[in-house]
Amino acid sequence: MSISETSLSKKIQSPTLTKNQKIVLDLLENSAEPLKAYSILASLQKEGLKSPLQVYRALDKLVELGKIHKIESKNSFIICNNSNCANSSNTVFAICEKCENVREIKNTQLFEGVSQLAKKHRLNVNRYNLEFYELCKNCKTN
Amino acid sequence: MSISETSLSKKIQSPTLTKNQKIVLDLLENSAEPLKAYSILASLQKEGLKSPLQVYRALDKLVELGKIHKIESKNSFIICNNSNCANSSNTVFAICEKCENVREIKNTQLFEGVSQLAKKHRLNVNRYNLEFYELCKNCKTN
DNA sequence: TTACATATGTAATATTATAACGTTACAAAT
DNA sequence: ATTTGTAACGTTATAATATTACATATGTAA
Repeated sequence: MSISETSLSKKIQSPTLTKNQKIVLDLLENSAEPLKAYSILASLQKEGLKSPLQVYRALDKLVELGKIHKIESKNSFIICNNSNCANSSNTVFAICEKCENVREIKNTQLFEGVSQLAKKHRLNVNRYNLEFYELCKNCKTN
Repeated sequence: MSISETSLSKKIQSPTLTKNQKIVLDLLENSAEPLKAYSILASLQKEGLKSPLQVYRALDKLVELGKIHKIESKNSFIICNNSNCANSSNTVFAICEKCENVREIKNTQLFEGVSQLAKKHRLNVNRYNLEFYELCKNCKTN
């Protein structure tokens, strides 16, 4: 029996997503970049979404489940490409200062490093969000 | 001649603040907590501020000068209590998940630690913003 | 003095997010 | 099978945050 089938894993198993949650998640999954709430609304009007609130509710839930993240400094949302997030909900992003490109960094060692730094400085941290500002590859060469 | 009088230091010397910039900075200096743009506007109406734009312009400038910071996840602004910011513009905050209290953490070693972690992972970072979420002292005991 | 960058004031508007209300769907408890 | 609790739904209205546009003024340097 694999760990994923134990009762332990049940707690962290995702509940079935509702229709609105599914279509929002699906859109983000197929987007190369973070999307904003109202752009999601516009894109999903043919799918039946009619009001901002429908979008925000789905987004809130997906964030809560760790399936997506909010990029606070950009008021936008990005699919989580890090299987760890369901557990830790720590986030690390690299944001290009020129083109605003965002990529999530998934590196357990880096995650651990930040947590340990916090501990070392006697901070009792539940979770953290770290935004690195850089010049991305593309912008560097051009 | 001290370093602060050299021409080198001129670059990082603050320009004289304008009236609007001064009154906004002054308000933030005397506030125990982060303030939002429209609350600043309300507070400073007797001082002559009439439109959001006047506030946002002052805030933008003060952020640029490193005198204040924006807490992105709260759309609010806080005085910088860290003399390093004028140089590095890296920021570390501890935010209480319960009462939303925010404190800026000024600790050169911690700053360095994060920078080195970035380097170690081959990230070429211009600056960063780190938000630690915690339960603050008050909320912990109550 | 001209030229330039920076800041100002004001009005209008765009963008992001939530409040308030009643309803529906479904699972668990009685 | 009913009741109860919870979570999500839909809809309208509105709150809160931020920017555009345009005309004018001010400080500073060449």
